[in-house]
Amino acid sequence: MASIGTKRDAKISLNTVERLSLYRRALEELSHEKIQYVHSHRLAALTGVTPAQLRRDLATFGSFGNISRGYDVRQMSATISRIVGTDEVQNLALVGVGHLGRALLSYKGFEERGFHVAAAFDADPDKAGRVFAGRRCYSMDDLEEVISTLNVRILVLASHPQGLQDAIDRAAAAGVRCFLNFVPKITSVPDGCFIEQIDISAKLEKLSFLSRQKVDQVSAVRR
Amino acid sequence: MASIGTKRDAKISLNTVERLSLYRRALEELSHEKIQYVHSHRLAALTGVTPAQLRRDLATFGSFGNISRGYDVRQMSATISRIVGTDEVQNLALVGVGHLGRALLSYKGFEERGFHVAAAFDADPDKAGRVFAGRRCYSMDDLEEVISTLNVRILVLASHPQGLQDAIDRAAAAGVRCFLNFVPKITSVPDGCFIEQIDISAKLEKLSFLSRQKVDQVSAVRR
DNA sequence: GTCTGTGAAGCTCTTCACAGCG
DNA sequence: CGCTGTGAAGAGCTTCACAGAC
Repeated sequence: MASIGTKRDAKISLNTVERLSLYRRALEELSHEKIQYVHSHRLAALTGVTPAQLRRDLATFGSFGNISRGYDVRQMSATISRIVGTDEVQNLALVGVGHLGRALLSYKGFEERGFHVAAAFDADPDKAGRVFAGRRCYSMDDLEEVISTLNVRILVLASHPQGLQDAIDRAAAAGVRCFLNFVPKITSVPDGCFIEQIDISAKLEKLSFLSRQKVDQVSAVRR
Repeated sequence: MASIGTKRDAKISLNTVERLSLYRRALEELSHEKIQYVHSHRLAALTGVTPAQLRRDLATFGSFGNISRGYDVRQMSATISRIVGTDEVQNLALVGVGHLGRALLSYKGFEERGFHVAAAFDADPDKAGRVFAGRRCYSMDDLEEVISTLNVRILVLASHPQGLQDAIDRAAAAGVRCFLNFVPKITSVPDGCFIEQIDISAKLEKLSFLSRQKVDQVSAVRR
């Protein structure tokens, strides 16, 4: 019991990993309210999952709870950091310094969660060399070199669709394995790499669909 | 065969609905390339799903395909619009005209997909009355009235965490049932309402987790 | 032969329900 | 009593594999 890592033989569900982020957000809010311990019931209600699911998720990684006090808020938050690998700061780089890219450069949430936006790139020669929100914008020509020098682990994509796949391929060749893509364009990544899509229109379409359905015609409505 | 709507008794999986957006994005790219028909194999490869899954998803809504020519690209795209309800333009409103809010106001993808950002709100009195990216910014005091007047169906949340829940509750009372939330804050919506979260940090944490795992320790890696 | 649409099987995820602890 | 952690059951999702169409 009280193990820290994963159980040796268990596969980990990505659904579980996604919920860990949700739990941690709630834990941080509880921590700000100076709450030290929380039961599965309360944390589940805050995050919109069932208590059983919360306990099952945590059980994937061992025992977290103290039976009658519940879970230690700060300790569980720290454990989630270790599990997802954000207990040490990771360098990000951004491709595309348009409206969205600049908004991302101004976003303070990255640092709070252990991510540092270390560099930005843009294909527009007029932007290269300028500074946006305190970050130097590099030419795309410098992509490989800057990635290596700064040890960039994750590339955030917010450029025009043109050249997107090329940026991915070059970054992957330079050692980047993870991509966070805001650009609504079909892409592919090499084996061993991961790409997460943030597709605003897709989310809106999902909402549009949901708003037209009777509740009992839809399965798996979360939250 | 060739039915347009859903099969009367079938429940629809939200996973399927999310993939419909993916399929449509690929169909639009094929359409731009003047391709008229596509087989499940090719469309599946473009979107990173299995051909069986694609056919199963489509089968939820009836028959789409012509056996040896495959699927009619433009017709299938139009059918997906009807299914998700974006065949008619829907009005959105935005709460929060900070960096992210302004980036969203400049984003052209909404109109292409049948959404119109009809109004913006901000709690900052200095912003109320000003115009951002061609849209008038209203005071939060006008929330209910503007929502009713413009028949806003979906509210996009990009404000500060303070006042977020209040904005949701007031909008819901004024008839908004769908929310797209960019703000990293625990929220809740009344019964019958839906909220979709866009949590950039959660996506990064997922990538961070994935990059540290051996492939065989993770289940359900999509794409 | 190749294609779609689909019953059936296999797999994963969620929920139930309770043993064991405090 | 109420709590966590977990085996077992249930529900849902994906894949297989093939009938029927071309």
